[in-house]
Amino acid sequence: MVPANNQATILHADLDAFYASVEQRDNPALQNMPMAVGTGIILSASYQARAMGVKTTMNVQVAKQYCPGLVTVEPRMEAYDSASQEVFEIFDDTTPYVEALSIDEAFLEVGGLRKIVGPPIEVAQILRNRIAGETGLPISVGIARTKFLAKVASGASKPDGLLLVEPDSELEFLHPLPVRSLWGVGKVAEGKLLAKGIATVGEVANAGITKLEQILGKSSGEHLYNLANNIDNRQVTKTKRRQSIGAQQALSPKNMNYAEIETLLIALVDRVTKRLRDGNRLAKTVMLRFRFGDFRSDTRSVSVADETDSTPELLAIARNILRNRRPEIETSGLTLIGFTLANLSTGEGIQQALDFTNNASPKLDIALDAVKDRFGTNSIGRAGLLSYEESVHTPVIPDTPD
DNA sequence: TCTGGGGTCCTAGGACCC
DNA sequence: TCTGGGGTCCTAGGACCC
Repeated sequence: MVPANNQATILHADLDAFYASVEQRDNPALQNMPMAVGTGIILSASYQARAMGVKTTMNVQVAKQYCPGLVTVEPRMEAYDSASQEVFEIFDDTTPYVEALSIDEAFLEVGGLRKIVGPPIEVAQILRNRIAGETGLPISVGIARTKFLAKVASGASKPDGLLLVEPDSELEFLHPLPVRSLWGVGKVAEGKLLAKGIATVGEVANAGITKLEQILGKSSGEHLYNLANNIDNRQVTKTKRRQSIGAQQALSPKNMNYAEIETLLIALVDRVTKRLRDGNRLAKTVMLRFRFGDFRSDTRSVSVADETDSTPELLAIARNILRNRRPEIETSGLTLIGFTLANLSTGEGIQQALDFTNNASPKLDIALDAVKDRFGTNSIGRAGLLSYEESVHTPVIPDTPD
């Protein structure tokens, strides 16, 4: 199965407890103590908090029952973005072959560095030292012949670890793992597999492709069959450009009226379209996500003929979508609203000269801050609330043409 | 555990075109 | 005119990942 001269040259580098580590780095008072990022639920918990049983997505109240001294802080997305950039600069400085998986993890192909720097294990150790020294953040690295094994290895080495899976011990490492460690197996697929008596990766490997396709469908079945049988020929490829960008906001006061929700939508649109233009991109599709009072959730999307980065144009579409859901919102209430731009294309050279954001944002921010007091910071976070008259019917925010 | 804020990929039906 | 096959785009929903 393993070609004799094929070597472990893929690194999977994954920052440990990323958001929590950035907070601990930036605030000495938080160091070496159980703390977590998140006000409603836990987004990221320090290892001190994890030791007490605190887990990601756990409700904060529940987390404090496990860990009475737990300190929680509000997320600072900008800080995490900039910390991520620092780390990726070091990745890029290590090898030209960097493939980002998320804000805090990437694959690095380092096979070509053997003669210049050393074998992969040495490259990984240098990388870990540099990241610790230059950014102050702990990172774990897995090394293997395939992407999947490298990723599992970094997970197994956490926290602040380094683990090499030798090519001749791959199956020993892989087959005892629970099915959940397979990429693409979440709660639903896990349930289906367990129902058929398949609990480990080794059992998946032995199940045969036909049976797996029956249980999970053609695409997932084949994918899992290959991973479980250690067939993973995917190369490290340079990161693709982002396919969509968006923002969403959970709504605590469920009695928020329609005008307040529309104001919140405007703030989301403003934020996302600014990111769109900063990235020199154009969008073709506007998507809104709704979660109603009964936790039913769905999406609605609309595409335009000509892609655009214009806030007024994208805002008008978003407001029309929202308007169509008004009756449901008013009967069921809304607990979450999301705004996403998809089908992105490159906007270089066609970027529109728009001063909407520059003109509107300061005013919008001031107004939003003012009404935060009315509902409390925690109710809806930074965006706050603004009355319909204050925001929508003033010249700074263009109205929807009817 | 009654619930965050980002994303990706896959499937499937319908519209529309040739 | 009620009838094929193929391709692409759009929309909606679902599962999954960190």
